[in-house]
Amino acid sequence: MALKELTSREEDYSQWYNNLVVKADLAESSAVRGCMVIKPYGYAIWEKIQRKLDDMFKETGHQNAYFPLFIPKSFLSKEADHVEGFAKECAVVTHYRLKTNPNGTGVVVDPAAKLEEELIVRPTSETIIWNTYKNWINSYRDLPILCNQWANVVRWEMRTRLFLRTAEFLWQEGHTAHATSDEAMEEAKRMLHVYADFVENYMAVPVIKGVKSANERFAGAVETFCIEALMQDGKALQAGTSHFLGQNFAKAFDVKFSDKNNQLDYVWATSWGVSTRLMGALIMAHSDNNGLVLPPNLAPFQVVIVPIYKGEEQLNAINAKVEGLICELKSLGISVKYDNADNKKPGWKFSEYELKGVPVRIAMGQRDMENNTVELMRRDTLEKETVSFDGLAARIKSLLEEMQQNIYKKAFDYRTSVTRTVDTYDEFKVEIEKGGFILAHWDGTTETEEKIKEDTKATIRCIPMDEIHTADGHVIGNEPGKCMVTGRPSARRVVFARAY
RNA sequence: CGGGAUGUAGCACAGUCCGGUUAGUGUACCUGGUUUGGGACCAGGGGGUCGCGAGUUCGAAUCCCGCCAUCCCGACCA
Repeated sequence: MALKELTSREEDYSQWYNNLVVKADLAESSAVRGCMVIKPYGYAIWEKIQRKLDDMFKETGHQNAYFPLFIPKSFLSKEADHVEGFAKECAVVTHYRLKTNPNGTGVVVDPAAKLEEELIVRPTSETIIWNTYKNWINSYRDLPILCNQWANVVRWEMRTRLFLRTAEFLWQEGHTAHATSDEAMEEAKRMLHVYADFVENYMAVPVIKGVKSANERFAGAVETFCIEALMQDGKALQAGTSHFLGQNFAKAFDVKFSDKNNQLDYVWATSWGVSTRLMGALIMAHSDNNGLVLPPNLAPFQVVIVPIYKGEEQLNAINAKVEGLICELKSLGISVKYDNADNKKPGWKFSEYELKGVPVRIAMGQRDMENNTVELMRRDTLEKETVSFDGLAARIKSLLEEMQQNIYKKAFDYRTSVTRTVDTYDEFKVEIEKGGFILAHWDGTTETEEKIKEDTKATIRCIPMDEIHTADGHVIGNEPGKCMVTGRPSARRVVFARAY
């Protein structure tokens, strides 16, 4: 199979990934440059992500709302850093009408229908939301505002890749307004922890929580927090961000409130988001040469049952026996697909569901009918065993839980095995070629960071908040040292990697 | 926008250098039969503006010129 052939050559990892996305029926390139079509199976995974995250947002007191797709151009220019950060990748609406081409072929833009002010297709919604919040906020009694929006955004990237960087992508963006700096900062950190909790416990992808360097900070933010994941090819992926915006947007949009002492002050803000990029992280963190490996918590269906039979009589017998099992699994909250379609052979189905990452497969044939057994296969290890039909549902339930842990552990162990400390710049240049996370001292300046990026293509993924385990068994915390490039003092080691 | 490559059936490709029968292979699809515990087999069948346009030639998938698109590597980024 092509997947196997492609991975044997390391440099083709990106092609392997693309191939996997297409073959597993998740997504494909669309006719529109840089955009993608998310196919039903891929979207089912996204819905799983959406639902769980949405629940977590509700639990932390947030509500959903919706704001316009189009942003007047003038809004974008109100926050200086923000406009600079996004100006280069905006799609712009200039006209509102077409007319038939005078020469009779097709349609052309009607020059008479030019908009007085161009509209920007949102690359993110801070500006239009803060323009709206201005009308919602007068007093400290109106605060906090804790809104989330599920939406699509457009960023006209020069190079695109399915799920990881598409011109249009789906995401959620939370936008909150607070009366105090502390409260806003606490919110930004709280949502970072929600993201980390979700990505680690549902997607089974370990992440490093941290703070972005000034250079990597979101355009318009005072502080950007992030979660960084590591893919199987050793490259890092920013999986989510949460920003403390200070009063930048309140000042840009003139959003003031009266506090308890009747003093006017600007509102404090946060914003935070994760996108369909999470799908890319999921695929690249766990997949193997047989295809996708989905953690049970995110699989559109967790169990597939494949009957093996000769003739209608045998099929009917299996149908009857499987029926009870399906009910039992469903009552335990396990989603199951029974594929008794007779237009594909069992071998074909086995490969197909492996490619799609279905966690558990049950095969049931004449042999099993006679012995009251089934063949049980787990996707993460590809191990098969023949087990008794009795007590099967309970067995599967605990197997799914074990698999969820095992998939996480595998990713965590891999990450640890390629995480190490480096103390000299020469050593760094050698080590960065091997991929993985490198913990090194940095003097905190943008100049040094830029030099490292220039020399090695490595970026500071984050200044970590927690302790990190390295391959040699050490635990790295916030011990001070000397910058590997300049020798100047460094407060603690930061995380370097090449990134997507 | 710079560097490299590729456009031939739904998909993956050969053929192009060196122009010459009716453009081929695998896979997918349709029909019939045999099969069914790891992507079945046999027989038959359908499907092509050879990316687009212009040129050279008796003759172009093949040579020349122009354009377009896609992918990879940079710059940009969730």
